[in-house]
Amino acid sequence: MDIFATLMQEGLKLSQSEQRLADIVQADIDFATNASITDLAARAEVSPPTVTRFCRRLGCNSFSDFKVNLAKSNYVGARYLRPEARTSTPSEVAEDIVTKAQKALFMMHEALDMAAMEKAAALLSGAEMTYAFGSGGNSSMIVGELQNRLFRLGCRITTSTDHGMQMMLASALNREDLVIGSSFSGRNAELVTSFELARAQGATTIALTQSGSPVAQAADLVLAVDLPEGENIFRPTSTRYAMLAVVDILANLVAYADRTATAATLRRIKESLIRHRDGDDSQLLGD
Amino acid sequence: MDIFATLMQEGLKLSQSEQRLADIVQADIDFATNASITDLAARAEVSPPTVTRFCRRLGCNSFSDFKVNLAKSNYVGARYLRPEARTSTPSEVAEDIVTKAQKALFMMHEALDMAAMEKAAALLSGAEMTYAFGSGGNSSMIVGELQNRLFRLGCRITTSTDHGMQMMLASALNREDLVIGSSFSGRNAELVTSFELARAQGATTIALTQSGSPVAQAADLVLAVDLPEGENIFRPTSTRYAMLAVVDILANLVAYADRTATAATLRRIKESLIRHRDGDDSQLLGD
DNA sequence: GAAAACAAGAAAATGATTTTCGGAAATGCG
DNA sequence: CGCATTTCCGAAAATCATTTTCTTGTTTTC
Repeated sequence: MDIFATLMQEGLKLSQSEQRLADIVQADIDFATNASITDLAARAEVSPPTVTRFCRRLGCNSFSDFKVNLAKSNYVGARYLRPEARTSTPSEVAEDIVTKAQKALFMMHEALDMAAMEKAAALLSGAEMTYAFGSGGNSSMIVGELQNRLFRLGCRITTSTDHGMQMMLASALNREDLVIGSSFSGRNAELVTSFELARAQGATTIALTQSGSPVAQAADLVLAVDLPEGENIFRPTSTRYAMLAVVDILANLVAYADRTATAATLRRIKESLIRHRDGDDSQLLGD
Repeated sequence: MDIFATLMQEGLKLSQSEQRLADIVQADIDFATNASITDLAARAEVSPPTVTRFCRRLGCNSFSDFKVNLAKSNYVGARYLRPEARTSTPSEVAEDIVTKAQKALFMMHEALDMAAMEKAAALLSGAEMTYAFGSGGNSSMIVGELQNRLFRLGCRITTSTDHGMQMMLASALNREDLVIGSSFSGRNAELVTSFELARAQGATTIALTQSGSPVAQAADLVLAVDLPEGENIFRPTSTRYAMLAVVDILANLVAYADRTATAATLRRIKESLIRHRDGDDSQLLGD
């Protein structure tokens, strides 16, 4: 349970005093995690019992339970979640980019369907061969990253960013193959065609896209990333961070799906790292 | 302060009872973060005062301070170091990835040298031709993104991920050309060679890398991304987010550097977006 | 072998947290 | 509008966790 996320939820029924507490906690999480119940009560000008009741309302058993959950809670991006400032000076530009990236990550994480992710990881680790399809600069980056993460885990995987090639590949699949397609907008018509061809061959299809979109509807399994578009015409920019994180999570889940293979992989990575640290840099592990 | 990391440190001087406590905490962090001092003391078969002393030794003021720090501590990632430990749950994996990405963005932003960024943006918008060099999965992703962002802004830019090709390209540069090279580790020896060749031709070189590293030292201008390596053997994973954000910021600064060109570009992008929204999806803008 | 330093528990003291309870305010209902 | 019900919230008391102090036993050091 992420207390900070709970606090930011709309429609949380709180009384006046509790709302005051919520505001104070959100404004200064460091204070809230370290303060005693009396300190916190004093700052909100309420009584300690009210603080206890507030914690209970948020689903915690006690005040200390609340503090632990708050400390665990993912608030690194807290100050980035609020306003979308107008950007003019260079440092405002930097802040804006970072803000939007943090927001994208946060919102993706909130809405992520872990059951679907686990299913996808199982499919990936069980597939004979995986084909990652995506076009345009952003989705091709994502499929590239899919390959970059998954080949290390022993997955047989190739990518294609070319619609024509995607269709040819899809037509040649068999039942044990897997197609994972990325589309930021969900309206990549050729990807839909490729999915249809793949399914006709009995292969399984996973879509990394907006839920409800044509691409999503054409796939067997959907990993939905629905981020509000906002007014920013550069929208895909920040969505990339969320997509990238989905890829990373997926890769980690695949790693865990097969323990024995993973242990070996981890050892190999560790060895590579040591070798790399020792100064032989001609082949960098993660450059 | 990361309590879990502190606990795993070698050479931490602990008495017998304290070591027993340390073992119990490491073995079951969830228990330790939620238990009361008496529960923890009982499980370790020591007295509560011993627990308090243990917390003090680890640098905490009190037991509750210890619990908060333990909860904050990033122990999901620490488990990768001990593959024999019980595996994390899928949602812990997701949380860890997102947290690390946000942390990487945060730290990059804190340390970002805006003067260097502005200088780089000026160089990029003034260059006749830009060559983006990087190798290995991660840096090639970054140079790909550089191209993806910058070509839209009217920059003439190409990328190369091939060391041999990079050297040939570098040898053929002239004074108005620009090389921007990415290396996560900063120890890509071939990139250093390419930089030297480029500078011999009178071209300007920008390094997107760790400060103080060989690659950084070989460049005219350094965009430093120094993230602590920490305990994570998968380190490059989260650094990618920071690098990506640097690319985005750079691209935005380039866009601002030449307002008139930017205005035109923005209008064109907007038009594409509208066309795209109207349903003609064959050429997606940002997919 | 004696003094010093350290380790660790018992008991007491402290103080933080929760429960109980009652009054005040808000809301629902005839 | 008036009465009943619910909700809100603080004061005080009760409880409980935590820390401090003190003591004893053990180890280390000279």
